[in-house]
Amino acid sequence: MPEYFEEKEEEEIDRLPEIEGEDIVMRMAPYPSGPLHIGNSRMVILNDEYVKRNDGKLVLFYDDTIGSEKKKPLIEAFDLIKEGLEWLGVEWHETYYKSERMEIYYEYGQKIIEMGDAYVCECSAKGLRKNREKGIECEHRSRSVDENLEKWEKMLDGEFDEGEVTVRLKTDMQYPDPAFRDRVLFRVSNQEHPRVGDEYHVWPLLEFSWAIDDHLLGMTHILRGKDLVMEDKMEEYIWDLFGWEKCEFLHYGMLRLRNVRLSKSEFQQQIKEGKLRGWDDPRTWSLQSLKRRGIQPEAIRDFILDFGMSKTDIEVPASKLYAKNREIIDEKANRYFFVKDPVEIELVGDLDIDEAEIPRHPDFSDRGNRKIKVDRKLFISKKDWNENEGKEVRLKNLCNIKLEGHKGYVTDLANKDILKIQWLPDGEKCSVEKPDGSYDEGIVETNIEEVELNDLVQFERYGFVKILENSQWKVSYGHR
RNA sequence: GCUCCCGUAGUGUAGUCCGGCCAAUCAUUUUGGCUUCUCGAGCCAAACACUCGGGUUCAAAUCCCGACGGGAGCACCA
Repeated sequence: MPEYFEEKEEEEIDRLPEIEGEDIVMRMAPYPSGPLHIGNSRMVILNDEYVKRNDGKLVLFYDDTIGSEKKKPLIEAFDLIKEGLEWLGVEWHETYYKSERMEIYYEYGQKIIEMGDAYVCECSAKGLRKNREKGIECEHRSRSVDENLEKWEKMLDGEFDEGEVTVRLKTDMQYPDPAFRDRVLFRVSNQEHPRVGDEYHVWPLLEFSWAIDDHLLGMTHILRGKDLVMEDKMEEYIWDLFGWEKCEFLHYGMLRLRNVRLSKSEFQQQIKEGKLRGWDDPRTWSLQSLKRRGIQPEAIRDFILDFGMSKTDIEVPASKLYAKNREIIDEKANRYFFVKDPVEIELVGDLDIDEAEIPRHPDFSDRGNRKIKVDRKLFISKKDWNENEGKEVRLKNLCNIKLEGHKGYVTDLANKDILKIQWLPDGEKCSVEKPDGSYDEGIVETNIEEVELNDLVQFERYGFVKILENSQWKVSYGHR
């Protein structure tokens, strides 16, 4: 094989602002409710990229607190996430689980209560919200430290039910930003956790667990989306309370794919209901599904890095990702004829060719030719047939015909500048899995047998596909 | 409603911190042309932008003020 892997470097590297400091430590914190998808890949790739450029350390920290009714951690997700990271070429040095560090959170929770900076609150969720909106302090706020500690012990002993009680940070109920008024630090949950079962009833919320862990693990830089900017303030507030050193925050804006809605909890549900085939269903946009479609991890990295670190919210069409992928795979993918929804036509007139020879790749003659047998009866796609009634078209690499009904009158052999269509005398049945979950059916030339499982090929005038099964041919569609 | 963030071509992005070299970068997109027996790829060319209004200044995409537009947070989710 020739050297496809030339340096593609360019200069786009400069889209990321430099970061300061030595011995950089960063972390990525996926919530394990499903595999990483294209949206999550931004967080992951930016972290990886920064760490690699600065020769730092990257921590994988499963953010597997108990979540909510709607958003549950999923046991398979831990491995799916890892698999996705490895595929993307992300390198990390240590792995942690929130669920294994509960005692640490309790310890600091106790401390913060002892310091008088947090209190046990027995407001209902509704009441809490209302007070927060109006800036009203509830009666629990003024409890003594001893009383708080007593309640805290009871919480840990499981004497409260879900929703009955929380531990709240004592910031200021008049704080101008209502989002920052006495946020909840711990709450009660009796749900079963996929890793630690029902061992704990009291769970920290992310702002608290992060404030503790980011300090304990010595994070120097924290990268997060704009949706989590408030966590900066929360963490800093808590660090100040403990007198800890602060670290640097970096933010990026929200990224959306046009016409794509990504929700792992919804996908989780749809998979359960059988509406999606599984976590590699193309509609989930999971890394697994993109791999299945023949999207290259390098393409995803390029795609993400193109956006840099801007705080602007962006909405990009998926075609941008496909453009990146095409750049990489066009030269790798050999060409084959695929006839979708075959329609039979009969060739009429002089034609004395038994076999057509067509290069495997138009740009690489060293890959040789493939041969397709010629018959009087040929199949062309229904679409080409419909659209060219009465017109002259060229059967690519064979001859020109005038289409009339189910007959093709051979006009001549010269390579004319007219529409060239794919044709086949017969072929292997082939089913194409489309990104929207539907399937295209058709036939593919028998030469396809020379390719290996998981190879990427291009079906001419149709698109790039990846070979999923090669006994009964099944492929998945990547893009045009 | 309150708090915060953002606003450069169709879509993204560089430049904004440290005003002049920005009649504004690059990619993608679109349109032409060339090439190729794919509506793919390649090559060449063209098209298209500093949200608006004030101010500061010899000079503003860059600084200040205001308006408008978009987004996020205000969950006992992450």
